Amino acid sequence: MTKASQPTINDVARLAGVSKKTVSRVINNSDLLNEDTRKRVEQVIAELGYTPNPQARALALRRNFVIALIHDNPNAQMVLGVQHGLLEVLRDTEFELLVHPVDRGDPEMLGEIRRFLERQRPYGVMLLPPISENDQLAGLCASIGCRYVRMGSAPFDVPERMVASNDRETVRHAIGHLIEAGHRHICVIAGPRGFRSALERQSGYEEAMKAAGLPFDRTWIAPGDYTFDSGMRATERLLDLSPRPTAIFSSNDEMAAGAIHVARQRGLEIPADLSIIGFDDTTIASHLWPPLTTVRWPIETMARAAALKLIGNSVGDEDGEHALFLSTLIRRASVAAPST
Amino acid sequence: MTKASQPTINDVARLAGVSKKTVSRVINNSDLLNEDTRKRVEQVIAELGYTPNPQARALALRRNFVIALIHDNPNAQMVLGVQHGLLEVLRDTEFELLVHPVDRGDPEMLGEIRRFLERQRPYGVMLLPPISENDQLAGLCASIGCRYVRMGSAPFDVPERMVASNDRETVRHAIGHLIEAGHRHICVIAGPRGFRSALERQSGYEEAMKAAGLPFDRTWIAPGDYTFDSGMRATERLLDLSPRPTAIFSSNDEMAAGAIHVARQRGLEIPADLSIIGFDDTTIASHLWPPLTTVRWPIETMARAAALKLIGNSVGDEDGEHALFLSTLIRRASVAAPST
DNA sequence: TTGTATGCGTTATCAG
DNA sequence: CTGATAACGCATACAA
Repeated sequence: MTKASQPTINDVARLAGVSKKTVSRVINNSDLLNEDTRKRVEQVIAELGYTPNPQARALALRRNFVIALIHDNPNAQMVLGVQHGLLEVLRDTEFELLVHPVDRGDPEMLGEIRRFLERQRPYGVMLLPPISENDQLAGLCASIGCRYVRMGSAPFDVPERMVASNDRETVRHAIGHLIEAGHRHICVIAGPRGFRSALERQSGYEEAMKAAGLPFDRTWIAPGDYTFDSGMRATERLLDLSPRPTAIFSSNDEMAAGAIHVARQRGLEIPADLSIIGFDDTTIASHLWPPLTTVRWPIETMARAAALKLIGNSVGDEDGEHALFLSTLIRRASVAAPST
Repeated sequence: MTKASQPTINDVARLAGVSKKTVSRVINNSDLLNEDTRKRVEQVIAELGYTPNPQARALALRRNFVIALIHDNPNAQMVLGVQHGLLEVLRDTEFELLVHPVDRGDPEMLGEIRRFLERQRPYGVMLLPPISENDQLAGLCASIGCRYVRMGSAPFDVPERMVASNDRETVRHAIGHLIEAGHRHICVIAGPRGFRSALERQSGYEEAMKAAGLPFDRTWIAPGDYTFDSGMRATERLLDLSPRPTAIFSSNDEMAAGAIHVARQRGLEIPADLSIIGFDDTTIASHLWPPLTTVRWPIETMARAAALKLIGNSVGDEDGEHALFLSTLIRRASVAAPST
């Protein structure tokens, strides 16, 4: 009579000659436990290859051992980077990763997410930008009693619920790089209105220009929406300026690719006639011609940090300090000194 | 005394004046049910906004209402496309999506997956290429009693467990396109050994060349591993051939990007001096300069079909026919007639 | 430090 | 057709 199914806590208890509760204590690392019995139980657990049934635990604890990833981010590489970072931490735990993309345009979105959270009762949820900037969503999680961590381009929640990069400062550096190369007429392709990342990156540009005493006006800031096409349109506008800018900072790589496209259509050489810097360091950046100088931010590292906060293994965050994750400028071939 | 938590099956039973089991029958669409009682129970369910607790169902049924996505695919866009396709179908159901990336290089992989499946007991699993080609993995799922669907470049399982594209035929068309444009010296950058997709695509090339009566030899087929760098290396080799090929078919876009890179480094104009066709139609294809002619295959459509097979809503598959998903050649600017 | 009784929300068994 | 009762596997209160 071989047992076809998985061993349960009862099997362990019986073989170890203890009660279920004692086994339960061992599993949950209760500190009021005789070392001997703990060893004995652990021995049996190892022999049996016993693993607690997550569904049963979820039922008893009214809490599912999953982390939910809620996002509306169109950048596949970012989303997958986050998934990998999260799973790297979750891999050695009892947690699994549930993905739940949402549609920001849907008026029912919050209600839909509420139902999702009430049904699944995830242990924690990870909020990706741009939806992570939605305070109503954060409030919803809080009201349901679901812990969450938000990811963003700047801190907009308390440290234990936030992993943030420092886009503004990073862009200041990037613009500084252009200025050092001799550029004075530097334009920017901005991100969509209402996106914190767009705001931060544009602010970084403005601060850098002001700090260097360089003049600029509204026409130097072309609106974009993070898409390739919008990057092309913005670049058309910028290259129609006279005098023509010698450098463009694009708020993401996708739009930078559009900028390169337009420049090439106009017969401009990059970087000889126009320097370009992007943001994100998606794969396209290195595959473009010329390879794009861009800003790389530590997606997976941030996701790992977020996972640790979610499952509560993080230490040292209690002091209320925001740990900003620093980005780096990846220098490739799309920047040179202005030719004139 | 308001109930803070969700209504349960007991609440429904009490208010409807029936037993739990009857409510359960309603939920599970049992056919042995009086229409009146069914209506009454459904009424109460609607009033209460009751939803069955998935954790409790999972425990009782020994089966979790989730679909697991197991993959080792490095292409973020593909993986996310599949996730979206899957979720489009799952959205209106009780199912959730669990993601479980694996590492093909890990000798413990199968054991790890087995533990995952035994713990989570997913309702079904979706296997992405290239790991989907692993028959041991499929066997493992089967032995555990977990239904699965494999995704691939050609059928290698029974229809109800397979969604397949038709890479070979698609590549034949692509090569035909080059031949029609006047190319005779067409080389190919192959995918990694042991990958079914690589084999299918290479076979498509060979078949097309033979069908057109065009000679080719081993040196025209350069090995690659689907990475940008390998695409560069392969192209170096191919462009060292004399006479030089006038066209290159790359087994994926990433390597095609590498090919464009190398061509450009050598001062070759595309498509004037060299025509290039890729495969996958990832975003990079349209963002490259020149925009890449490539093959687009219906990832999301295939994922939707897979989801339907997994949750058993599919009809008409019982006849044992493989429904192949057709890819289309996206004609952009990287192909022209040979200049000489 | 350990064990007993009970509950978590659902489904299955087997009577009525 | 319907309902009482027992699983499902684990955790918590309360004793011992």
